[in-house]
Amino acid sequence: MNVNNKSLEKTRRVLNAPGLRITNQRALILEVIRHGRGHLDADEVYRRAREKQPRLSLSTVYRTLQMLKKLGLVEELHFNEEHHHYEVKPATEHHHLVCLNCGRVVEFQYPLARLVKKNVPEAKDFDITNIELHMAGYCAKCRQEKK
Amino acid sequence: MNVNNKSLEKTRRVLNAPGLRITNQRALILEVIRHGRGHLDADEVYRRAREKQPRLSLSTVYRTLQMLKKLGLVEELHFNEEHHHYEVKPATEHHHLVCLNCGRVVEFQYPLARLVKKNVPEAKDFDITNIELHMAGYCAKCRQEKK
DNA sequence: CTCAGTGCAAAAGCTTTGCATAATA
DNA sequence: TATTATGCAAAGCTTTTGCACTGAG
Repeated sequence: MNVNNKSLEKTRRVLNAPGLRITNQRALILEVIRHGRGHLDADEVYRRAREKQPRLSLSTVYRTLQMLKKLGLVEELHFNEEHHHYEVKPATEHHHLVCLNCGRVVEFQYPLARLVKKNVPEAKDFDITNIELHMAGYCAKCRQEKK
Repeated sequence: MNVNNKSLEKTRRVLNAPGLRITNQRALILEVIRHGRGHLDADEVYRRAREKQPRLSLSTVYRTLQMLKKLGLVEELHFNEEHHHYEVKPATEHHHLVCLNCGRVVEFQYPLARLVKKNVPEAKDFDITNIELHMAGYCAKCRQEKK
């Protein structure tokens, strides 16, 4: 629970910025995203949040998502298929490996930004602020089952 | 023109698969994507193609895009912002570096798949079929101009 | 009490689909 | 000539917006 508390503190601090308000909806949506472990799209967030707060509206979800993104609390991921996915912004750079069969998402860490900046001439002069590596394929389990 | 001819040959070969037809629209759309150097979304493809063939419809563009994707001739990229972008499928793995200010897209090569597979335990058992690295930031030029 | 945030409904994209017509092999 | 592909218009999604009301500070 340590990490969670730290994270919640940060959240409260940021959401208390002048002109902003902490509402039940925002707290709930953030909690849902946190539990979703980074792999929910807007509609999925909506459905889960509504279980606890049935009057919540989809527009609030979209508006909140945008706000959290802008505040840097949440990150928008662009997976291969249709929709965007959201995760609480992680402290360390990490990446995603998605199984195209079962949908399982594996996260792993790897200091890519540093590595690319060091080895790719084209990247040397760039001030890199965002990095997103998305790899997809078939996990060991699914490959076995297919045989 | 060498690369182009090779690529066109391949295109013709693939589009001649039984049950498929080479039409003016398809040839045109593919040409537009090729010229777009990988960074056009569906609507942009539509607008450019219509300059040469004003009766072309948007649905044809979407249908063609899907088909080319399925045939493996074109690749769909997921840049940071709204829409999908398309590029003629490159022979070698390459990645994108986008300037958030001027929108310039720099391509660079780096054998990431191999590297990650070698160094990341979680990726060892995966059969990786897709890899997309998207980095964004500010290019040298834009950083200077901001000062 | 004030003003930011919410819900609802309507609008605004983007993408897909049904159907009659045109064009390719 | 037999299908496949196209254009058009309509439908389907996802996301955004306007407005009156609610609720946090």
